[in-house]
Amino acid sequence: MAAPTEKHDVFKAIADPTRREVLRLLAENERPISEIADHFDMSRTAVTKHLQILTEAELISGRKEGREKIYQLHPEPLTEVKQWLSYYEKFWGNKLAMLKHLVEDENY
Amino acid sequence: MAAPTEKHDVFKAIADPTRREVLRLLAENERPISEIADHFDMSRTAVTKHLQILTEAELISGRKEGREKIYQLHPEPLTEVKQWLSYYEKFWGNKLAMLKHLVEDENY
DNA sequence: TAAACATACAACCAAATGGTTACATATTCA
DNA sequence: TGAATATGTAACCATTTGGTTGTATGTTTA
Repeated sequence: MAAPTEKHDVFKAIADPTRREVLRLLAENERPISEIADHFDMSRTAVTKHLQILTEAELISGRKEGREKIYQLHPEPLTEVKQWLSYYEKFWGNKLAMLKHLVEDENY
Repeated sequence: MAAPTEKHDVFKAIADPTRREVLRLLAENERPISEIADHFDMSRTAVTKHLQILTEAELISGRKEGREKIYQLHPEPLTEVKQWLSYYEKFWGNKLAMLKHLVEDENY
């Protein structure tokens, strides 16, 4: 079988600048939706949709607390991006990465 | 003034799996369009559009050679992604990154 | 309990995305 | 030169994306 087709992959999730800004905000602090929305020049509904996409990519999660919904960061899925990037590091003169590839990659 | 709004930023460019696969192919070798297109189950025209987007992100460039157009990889713009990612490395237990942030980041 | 607050959700919309087919043009080769 | 090859490009299409407004629901708080 093929890979278990992720509903929203992390590459798509981080493609949008608004969503990257949300991640930055949540890296500082967990926050309720309204506080996140205050940082943007768009409706709370629009922000909520971005939060859903980030949630599907498992980059954030929200818990209900009273009438608020508090979102927090889960940076782990970003390792997928990091791994993908590491393949290209050998091309741009990062000596540590080159060494890593020298050791690990037969074809290098 | 704001930043000089890039026509196609690198995050959008790498968001699509087809385009990531193109980058991988060109990491192995420079190739003409038709050879790239052969790797995909879609029309040459569709592949050409992906090549345009990657070109606008300056991740690849093409030169005309006879009747062929040869594309090659330019991985440099990926450093922008790498830099963006590095901010989150302090969260996932990479000791080198943590050290880096300890040294560089006052608020850490 | 009534008002204010925080969120949820449905319905709608314009533009972007990712693909197609058809046809035109430039280059090479027999 | 004529056919085959490689690419360019226009026109079109369905779906996704990123946003909106309006209304409903649950939770504090005065």
